[in-house]
Amino acid sequence: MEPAQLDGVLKAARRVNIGRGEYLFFQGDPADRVHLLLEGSLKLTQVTEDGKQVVMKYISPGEVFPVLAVLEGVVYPTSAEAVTDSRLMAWDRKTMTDLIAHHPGIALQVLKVVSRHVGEFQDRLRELSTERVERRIARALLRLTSQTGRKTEEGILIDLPLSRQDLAEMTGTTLYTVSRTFGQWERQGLIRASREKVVVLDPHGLVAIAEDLPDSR
Amino acid sequence: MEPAQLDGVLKAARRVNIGRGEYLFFQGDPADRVHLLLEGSLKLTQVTEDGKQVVMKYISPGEVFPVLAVLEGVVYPTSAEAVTDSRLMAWDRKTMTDLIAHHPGIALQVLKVVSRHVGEFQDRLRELSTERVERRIARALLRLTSQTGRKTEEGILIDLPLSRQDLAEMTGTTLYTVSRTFGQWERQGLIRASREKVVVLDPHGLVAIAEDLPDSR
DNA sequence: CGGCCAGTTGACGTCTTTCAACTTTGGTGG
DNA sequence: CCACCAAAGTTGAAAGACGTCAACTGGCCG
Repeated sequence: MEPAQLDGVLKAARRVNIGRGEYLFFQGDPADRVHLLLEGSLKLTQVTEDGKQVVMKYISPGEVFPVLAVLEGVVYPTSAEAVTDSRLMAWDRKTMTDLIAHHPGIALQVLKVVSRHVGEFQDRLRELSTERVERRIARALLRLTSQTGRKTEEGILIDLPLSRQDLAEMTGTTLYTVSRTFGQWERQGLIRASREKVVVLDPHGLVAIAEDLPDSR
Repeated sequence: MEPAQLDGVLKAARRVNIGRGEYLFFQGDPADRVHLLLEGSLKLTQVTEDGKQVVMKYISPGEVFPVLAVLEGVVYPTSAEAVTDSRLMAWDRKTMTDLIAHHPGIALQVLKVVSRHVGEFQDRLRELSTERVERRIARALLRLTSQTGRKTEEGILIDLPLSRQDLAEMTGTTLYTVSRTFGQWERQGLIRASREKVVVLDPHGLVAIAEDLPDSR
């Protein structure tokens, strides 16, 4: 895409800032905007009829979501909550569909993004179907370290406020089980966890749990 | 799209027939073809490292899959097995990308298909995270009846060879639990099950289980 | 008619959830 | 700056859902 066009695209965007704990949109709202996260982090969640929450995805800077909002007549399938103060750009649906109509390359890019999501969902579906809780938690942590991990002298800090409850909602378990698992891992020196904060001390050890390697435990 | 163009698209397709139990492609193969199922039914499965199988999706006539094969350099994330004799059309990747490049409308259609998949996966993820086995099996059966159900004088026949094992791989449980659940439901007159065959006698009763309605049980 | 594959069922174990009581942490306002 | 409060986290005990294993049954196809 030429610079002039790109410029137009950027001009068509609206800037949005939201603070921690605020919602960008709610599950069930008409899906009329696509967003690009510039800075911060968001959590996409679904609520079941009986009130249980499920975390579908964490969004990191650079990600575009939710792609399905380019389609007419759909509603957001999840709510989007800022877990840290965030800056975003937003395009409305018409702008996006026009863009796709004029630039077939964009369509393929969008498809690429969506395909990656499908792949992630399939992975998680397989995990939930076949794996024990401990291993699912290990995988979730590893995913978070690669997405939002920040290296510190002590280990890899997951750079988000992350409660036991959050982890539980990501892995299909309860905050109690996450707490117990963390306790065990701390005793083994794999992680250091405190209030809404997790530092991974031994990523390899977590991988061993996630993959059930024959070693070291 | 004009008839002449449509004709061209159809001509570009290859016809494929495969018999029950045969595989159209395997997990890990380079993903270079997109298919449209004309007749029959397919099962998309993933195998975990330790050999457990997970059913990702059943394909019914009219469905296009797997859409991600329009992207370059990817592999099929699942294997595709014919559960009944099937007829298909197949396009190779280049043909599809050319099509998308010339007809932006197609891109949106494709996106629509993928979005529906994402929605389904999210639903299943939520179910696996929050619901008990019995309810998941009920939901899976209901999905199958609406997809491949055939009305008979007795009830709604799921028009596929469907073993307890298949259901277990769809719902993240074991064939034993499915067998026990079926036994209970048969005693309640909700279904009639025999070897690889299921007839739903009382869909409403299954919905009551799936949604946990306060009534009737 | 024999073997094979799908299905059934009981016994048992264990992973997880649930509930309740309690402790810790961090932010806020006096 | 400190005390207090709400939210987050911990932990024990008990129950329950489900998986695992093994033995057995029954229908079908060759």
